[in-house]
Amino acid sequence: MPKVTAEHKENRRQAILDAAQAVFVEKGYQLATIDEIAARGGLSVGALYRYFPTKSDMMLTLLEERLGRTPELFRRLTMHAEGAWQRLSLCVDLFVLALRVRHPGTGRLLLVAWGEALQDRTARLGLQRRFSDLLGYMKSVVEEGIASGEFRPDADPSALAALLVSLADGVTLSWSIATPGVDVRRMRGTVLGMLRAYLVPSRSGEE
Amino acid sequence: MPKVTAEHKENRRQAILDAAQAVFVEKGYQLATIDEIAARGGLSVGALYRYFPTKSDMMLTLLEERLGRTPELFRRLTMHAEGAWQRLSLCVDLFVLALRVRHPGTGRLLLVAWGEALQDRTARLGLQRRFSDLLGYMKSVVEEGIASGEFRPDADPSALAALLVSLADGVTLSWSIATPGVDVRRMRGTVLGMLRAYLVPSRSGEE
DNA sequence: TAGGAAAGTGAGCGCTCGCTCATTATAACA
DNA sequence: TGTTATAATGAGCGAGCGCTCACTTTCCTA
Repeated sequence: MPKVTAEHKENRRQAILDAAQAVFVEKGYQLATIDEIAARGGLSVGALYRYFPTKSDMMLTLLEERLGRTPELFRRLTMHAEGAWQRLSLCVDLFVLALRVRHPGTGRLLLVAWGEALQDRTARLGLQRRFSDLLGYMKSVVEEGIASGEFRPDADPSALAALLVSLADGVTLSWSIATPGVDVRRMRGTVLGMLRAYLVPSRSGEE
Repeated sequence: MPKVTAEHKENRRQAILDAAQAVFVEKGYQLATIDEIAARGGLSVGALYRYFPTKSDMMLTLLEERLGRTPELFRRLTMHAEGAWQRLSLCVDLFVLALRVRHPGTGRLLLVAWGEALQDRTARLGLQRRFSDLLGYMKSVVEEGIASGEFRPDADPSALAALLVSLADGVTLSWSIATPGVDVRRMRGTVLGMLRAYLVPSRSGEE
């Protein structure tokens, strides 16, 4: 198909990314073959290379377009919350929702990206950036709560943010491997309880 | 060297495992080559295969002998703590210590193992078992605290244990990638503060 | 409808890597 | 010191994979 619309090209590109994500998630980056990605994307190997210069480039694109936008997404979706506590608990709920709805694709993709980050500098930088962005956002939420008097004044926004982001990654990880005995709903309740007890000491306990 | 002592053989075996761990951690499992492991272990490729039947077997052995014993280790090292709260905070401290001392070897090995678990059923089972064991132990600590009246009676041992184990894994993960802006010491303080505020409501705040 | 430019094809090149095996070196023992 | 069983060697086999390129197909334009 010569001189084809930009829309067609973008569709193809997304189809390739879908295929690549599926194969990466299923086999891991190294064991995923170009042949299989091409086959699942519905085109030949040669055609695939008109869209992405290397296999590595597909992974990095996925990392940027499908994992790197999480921080921005959280910012946008919690924009209209009233007060720091509502924003914080909305973050927890959004995470739980994302885990259950987008499972297992995105979570496993994150795991694959992490593994590749050990070797690939660009992937490492991308993940570090994602982490820093999430950290910065959570930190700002906690700081907002302290400034408004909602949260205890001696809370450490930076440390608490790091805890929450690490926790999210850890839960995503164990969820990816489908560890039995993990009830995300109950974990949600306990996390909110702990945060409330710690940050809002006056009325601890209920959500 | 024919008819050699059992001690010699065990030393060789450990040398191979050391080399394998180093290369796995540096390159990831798939990109680690037998040639390099053999070279670092100080023997030839052929000799290496007298100790391990396959490359995969080296990884699984590392998972079992160097990662799978964490739960047992925690159990032993916290055996003499007095009371649930002391045991719980000792767990946190042991984790922080392990992170700083054994970094980056073990943490990264865990990450590599996780990546392989996506494809390798045996690795997946090994990691799930490790996770379950840790979960069971943390759960028992919380239950002990509830039974003795130290902890709030309505705490959810299972959910809290899952949170703590996931958190530990998440921190290990971000630490492996050397994410900047993460201060483990301050995270320790905040975690202990949160746990205390939630579990021991009477005197919240100080450690 | 003829011509051309862009999209698409897939066999195969060049290379890497896990693993083998014919051969050699070495330590214990008679 | 000669014998033997075992440890160790490393060139090379076979299979697989990322990527290329000479070629074909398809749609747009004049």
